[in-house]
Amino acid sequence: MFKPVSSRVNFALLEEEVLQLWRERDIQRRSEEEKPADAPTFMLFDGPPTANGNPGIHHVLSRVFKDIIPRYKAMQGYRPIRKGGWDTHGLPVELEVEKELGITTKQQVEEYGIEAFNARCRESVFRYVQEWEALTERVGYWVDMKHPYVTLDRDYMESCWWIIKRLWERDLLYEGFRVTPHCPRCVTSLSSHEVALGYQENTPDPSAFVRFRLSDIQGTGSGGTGFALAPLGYRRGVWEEERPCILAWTTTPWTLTANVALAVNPDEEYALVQAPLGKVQERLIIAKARKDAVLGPDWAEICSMKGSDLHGLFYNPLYPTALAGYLHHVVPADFVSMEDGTGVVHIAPAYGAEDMELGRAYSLPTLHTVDLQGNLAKEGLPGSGKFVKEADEDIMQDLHQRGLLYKREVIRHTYPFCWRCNTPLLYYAKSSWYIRTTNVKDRLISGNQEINWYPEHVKEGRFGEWLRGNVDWALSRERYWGTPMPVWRCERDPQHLDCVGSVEELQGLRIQEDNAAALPDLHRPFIDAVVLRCTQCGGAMRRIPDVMDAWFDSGAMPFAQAHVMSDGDFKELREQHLFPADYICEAVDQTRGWFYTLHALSTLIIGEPSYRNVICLGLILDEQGEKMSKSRGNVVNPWEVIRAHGADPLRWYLYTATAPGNARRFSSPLVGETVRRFFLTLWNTYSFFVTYANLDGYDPKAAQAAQPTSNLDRWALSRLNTLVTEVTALLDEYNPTDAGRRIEEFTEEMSNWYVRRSRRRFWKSGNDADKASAYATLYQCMVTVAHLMAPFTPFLAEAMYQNLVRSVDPQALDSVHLSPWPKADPSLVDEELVKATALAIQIASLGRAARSKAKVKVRQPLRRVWVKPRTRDEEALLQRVADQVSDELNVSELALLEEEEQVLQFRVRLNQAVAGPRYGSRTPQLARALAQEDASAIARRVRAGDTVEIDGLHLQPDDLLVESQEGHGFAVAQEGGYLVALETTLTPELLEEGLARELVHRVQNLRREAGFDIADRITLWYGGSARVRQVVERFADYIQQETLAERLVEGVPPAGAFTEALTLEGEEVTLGAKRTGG
RNA sequence: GGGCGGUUAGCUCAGGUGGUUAGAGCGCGGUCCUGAUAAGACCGAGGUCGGAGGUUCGAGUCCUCCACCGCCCA
Repeated sequence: MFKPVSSRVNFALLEEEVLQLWRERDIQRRSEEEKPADAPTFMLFDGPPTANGNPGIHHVLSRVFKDIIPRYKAMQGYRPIRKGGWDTHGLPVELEVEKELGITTKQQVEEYGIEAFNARCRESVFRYVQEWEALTERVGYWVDMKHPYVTLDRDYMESCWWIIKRLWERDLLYEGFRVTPHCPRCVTSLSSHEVALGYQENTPDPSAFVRFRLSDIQGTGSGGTGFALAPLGYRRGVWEEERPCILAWTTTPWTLTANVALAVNPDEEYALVQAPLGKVQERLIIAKARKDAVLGPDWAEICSMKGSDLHGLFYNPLYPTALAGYLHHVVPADFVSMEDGTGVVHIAPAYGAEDMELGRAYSLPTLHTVDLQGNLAKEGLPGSGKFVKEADEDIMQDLHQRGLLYKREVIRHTYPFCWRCNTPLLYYAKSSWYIRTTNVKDRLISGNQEINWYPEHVKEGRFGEWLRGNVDWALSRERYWGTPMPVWRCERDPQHLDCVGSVEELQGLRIQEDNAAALPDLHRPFIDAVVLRCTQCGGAMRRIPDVMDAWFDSGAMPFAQAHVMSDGDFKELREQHLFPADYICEAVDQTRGWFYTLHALSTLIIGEPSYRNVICLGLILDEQGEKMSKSRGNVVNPWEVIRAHGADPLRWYLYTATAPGNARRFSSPLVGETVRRFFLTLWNTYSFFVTYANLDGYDPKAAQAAQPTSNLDRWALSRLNTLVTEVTALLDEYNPTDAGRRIEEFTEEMSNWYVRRSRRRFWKSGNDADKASAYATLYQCMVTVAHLMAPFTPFLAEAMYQNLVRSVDPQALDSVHLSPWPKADPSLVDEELVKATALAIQIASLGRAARSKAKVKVRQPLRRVWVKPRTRDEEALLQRVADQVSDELNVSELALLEEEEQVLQFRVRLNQAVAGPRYGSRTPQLARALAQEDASAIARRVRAGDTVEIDGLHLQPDDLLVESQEGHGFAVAQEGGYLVALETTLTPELLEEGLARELVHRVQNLRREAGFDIADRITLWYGGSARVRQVVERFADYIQQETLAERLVEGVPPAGAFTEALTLEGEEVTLGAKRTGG
């Protein structure tokens, strides 16, 4: 006996029971461990979230997509390894704590105390860990959360150090300058997020056009070509004409003090022009596209050249620099725009991100003239000692006096200000530590070729583009809560640096007077107190104060989660198949985050990718298509969805609603729709099976050998085995979406064709081979679908498995999740039958439409249905399933229609609009002649596209309008080349049969209203006209069988019987029913 | 400003390599069916396939440009 299954179900409650079962039987652990010793592993790398906030629906999205693949692989015999992790460091954590403390600056953090501050950070990152764990369990994500990797763990951080040391040894770590938005009042860099908070539109700034005179001596040094030298007038090593000036533009005059180069766009046209300067003429170089806007109307072009021709020209700096031997020159840069300015951009690498990048590309020096407080620090400059925005004026005055300022204006543009103190931000180059990822750029790109991306476009698109544009990874952060940079600098000589790769190494280098023994915590400020002995000069070394980018932590996860501290450790990891990952899955915003750091670090360290397959998810949007965010208040709480509909429906919706990579609009009612459309359909099929199987005492173990007897069963098994093949192939391709949709289609067909058509086979009394076959078929379908769904809907699949399999076979495996994945049996696949059944479904649908049109209800039997399929092949197919169609349509016979004229009447009219102009005055005569012709014959010719000869004229098909209508006594429906016609003539015999069916229907309603169980036997009383009585007697066997009436009694029902009086086709009828034996 | 993705019915989504009249589910109106089904069947209303050009005998599909939305980066 199966446990009875009500058609009413609460999935959320069902799931709680399954969770309990899993806990009791320890299924999750066993799904990993109960594998043969030689089982291949399936390694998931789980990208770590931060638990300092409540998990949202988007976290559920990635968690269920992470879950499904390892579950599937586990059923295929792999040993899944899935270790959870927590990301615990980083600026967002610090900002959260700053907010709690009501502070905003680094200075305040240090006043508060780094130790206390970091303690608060540490506390905050686990604040919601219980919520995360609870939700993870509740949505059925099987991951090891009992032994997670945590980026703040000492061992984890030590592995990060080990990685840094490896990079250090191979000269892949270096100190350089990085331009960051800097607030001179707070004396700190701002993150891009903070910068975004403080943009102000319409900010006035000076707009200065400055002359840079070309140097006296030119050459082809600096890698430049100087193609333009001769046209400019420099020939045979001397200027034969007046030296031209390059006209450059800036909105930050103070940065001119740090100028080291001028940039032109190599692909744009530039011109040497002659323009008036007082009473004389001067020669200027400017982009052609900017001449009119800058110079006004009064100029003459001397010659023109490409920007690339200017590359390498030397010019005189505006102010003397300490850069010995350096020659200021022109460099090409694609970013130079023709939208504003002169098409020549002055370059100060210290004070512009693009400048810095260009400087790196062309080995330009970084010149600092401004201190961190924003004051012009270098002596001897105009405005020295003043704040740069005030120094601007002094500099422009100075340039004006020296004849170097061409003109000045005021520009209004959008400029960033500090969101805390409203000070204008300066772009400022600071010392920063870099990882030389550009050294392995080619390998990053080729390694990417070895990774399977879903969706595929990410590989060459977003991710590929990012790799091709690779720049060195700026690793250090001037912050507090993070893995400290393990680099120490000598106090005697700042060139003396040392990098530490482990705690052991660290302890060995500590100087004696630094007597703090153990280091339980590697975080700041404790690590800052550690002083090392310089191996080069014996001096004291102090750690550089920076911490690492938290992305480094997460990217180090393949190594750090196993505390890899040596090549041997890593080799072991690989031998245990814990590296690389078979699968990772995150949302698309991680392409330049975790996807990259994971890829970059493993490529740097071992020269190979660390993951093989990636599903890159799209973002979840709200109902309005807007991004979900706390500030918008449109975040959907996953618990509410789960409570309302269940975790499996939520999972199923997320898998099947749209392809994983697409952005998706989400709302709870959509999950409810999934429940109704799919879950209840499946559940009721299951419930139907269990109900009748229990009534009949069906025992799947005893009935194993049953062979499918009917086409219906063979069809179902064919579809089932095809389904197994398809779902397997799709999951192998990391495509749960289409796999799920196939299961939906199958379920729909099972419910609305197989079960509907088979109802009577289960319902009929007695047990015969056909019934056994039906049970065996439906049972197999249910059990197999439960297995196929296990990775998708682990709870529902488990509930079905426990009841369908475990309850009748105590020897069966404890859980569907410990079971092997189904294998398809190709010998059961019958493509022809599947096509035939699809045809039957189509024809039945048309037949129902015809009945509906004729207003003849399905209960009323009809004599015959005529069917015209599209091809001869389909006629043959239709023969195989004719009985199903006729039964479904409640007709005695299905016949093939040869000619449509049999069931349709054609009328042919002259198309006056076309024929009129064509035949002129002969038209009326033509119309009369047409009426005399055989309409069917003409219609046939017209529909075949042939001409028709009437009255001596050859009419074109478009001269004629063909109309058809149903022939008398037929109801016709047509679609897609199919035609179905029902004979609607009702004979007395058919009417009587219809009446009998109607009576059965009424009795069934009576039974239901009386609350009888579906298996209850009854005595049935009836009364009415002579015709009613006659029908009952004639169809007594049929009525008794259908209504489970053991006796039919004419007359008034006794007291206690359930009765109903009704009028059927104008005849009074009374019915009464009573349970027998009760 | 650059890169990537998206835009198909009121809503959520399908629409290999161009090919007859662009589909499904939900929702809406109507009719019917029902002793598995909180379901189902049938009919109907609802589409400038984001816009404009182009290639082609033929474009939702290919190309170009534009608009809007989202993400990432400046």
